[in-house]
Amino acid sequence: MGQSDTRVRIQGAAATLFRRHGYSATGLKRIATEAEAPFGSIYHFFPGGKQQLAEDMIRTSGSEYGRMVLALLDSVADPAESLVHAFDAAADDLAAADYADACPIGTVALEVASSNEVLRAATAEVFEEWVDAAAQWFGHWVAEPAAARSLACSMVMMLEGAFMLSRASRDPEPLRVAGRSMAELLRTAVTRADKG
Amino acid sequence: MGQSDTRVRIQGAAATLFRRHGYSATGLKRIATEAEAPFGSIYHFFPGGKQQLAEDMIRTSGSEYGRMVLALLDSVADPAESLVHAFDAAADDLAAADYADACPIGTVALEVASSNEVLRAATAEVFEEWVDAAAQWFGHWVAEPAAARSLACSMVMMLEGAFMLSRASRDPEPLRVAGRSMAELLRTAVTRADKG
DNA sequence: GTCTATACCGCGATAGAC
DNA sequence: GTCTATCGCGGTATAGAC
Repeated sequence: MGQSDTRVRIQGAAATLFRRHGYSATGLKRIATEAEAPFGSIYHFFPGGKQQLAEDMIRTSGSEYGRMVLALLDSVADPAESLVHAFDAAADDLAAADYADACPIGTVALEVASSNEVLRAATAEVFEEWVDAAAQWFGHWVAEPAAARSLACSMVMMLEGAFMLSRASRDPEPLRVAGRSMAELLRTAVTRADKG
Repeated sequence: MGQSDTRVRIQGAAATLFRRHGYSATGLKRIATEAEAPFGSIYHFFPGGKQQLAEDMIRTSGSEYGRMVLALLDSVADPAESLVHAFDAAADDLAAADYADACPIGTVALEVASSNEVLRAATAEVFEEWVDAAAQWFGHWVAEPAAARSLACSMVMMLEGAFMLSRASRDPEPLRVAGRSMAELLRTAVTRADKG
């Protein structure tokens, strides 16, 4: 049996709703409805209520999303081409989802940054996890650790900003531009290392 | 007299609260309290209620913020140095505001993207306004219009993403990294134009 | 026109029947 | 353990006194 079915459905519904509409706009009653679970089950499986549900989502979906992006980057040999490919894939996915499902934690991160210390810290840890993993990936082509980390940080920021503009304008173009800019930054860093 | 004092105070309180906590988490009662205005005055000056107040804020604060950033960019002669300086200034401001006051419309933009068409369109128009203005600025150094526009779009995305990471981690460093990456992108574009 | 009181609803959370 | 009924609160919005 392992994990309860109901628990998993609640987590899934919470992840979708928090991702699309954010923390404040998502009600526990709606989560229960979409999960086809009785309301009381939320507090049975998540005694900490809404905050616990959100923290669970931030860490779980956050780690999962990070692994997904890194796997996408590893799927193409040339790193600059890989960046373009990954951002183009994100653009296609976002458009296919009618601009609803972008970064799983981005909206929540901004909402809670100045009002909920527990959730703020959770988002910060996820972002750091992503930057660490991406810095390792960039490290394959950029020897200088500081340069690799800077590229990694820029990639995460560019992705989050591109999601914001693409969702707002209902246009995949910002995400495509972001991928090309990241490829450009990588090429510059590699060229510099060759010469320096 | 011109504009009513009360109306201006309501707009100011709304701008601050929407910026810090987003759309859903901001209540009209709290806006009235912080504006030191009677609750009924909100509906007197903004018959459209919360949505009208938010749309007004998005367009007003959005345009104002765009002009402010462009003025900051124009205050330093060398464009690459100017980008570094502007992002560093944003980093200092954000830290000084205890990581509360970043982009006036970023949080709201993500919240409403899939749930409120009027507000989504308003944020999209503001972002486009910013990209247009920034593209004109980059055009001073990059002749190719498509390249200037790509840089402009990347700058806005990088700024939004940097605000997200800096607020989440309560650390100005992401904003500083973003500025250096944008300077790098600009130098690459300028160099390319010189050679091509 | 300014402001207060209130209607009405949905929220997060809980108690307790089964 | 699963589920329902309800509590108290705060939300948006409005009606009407002054």
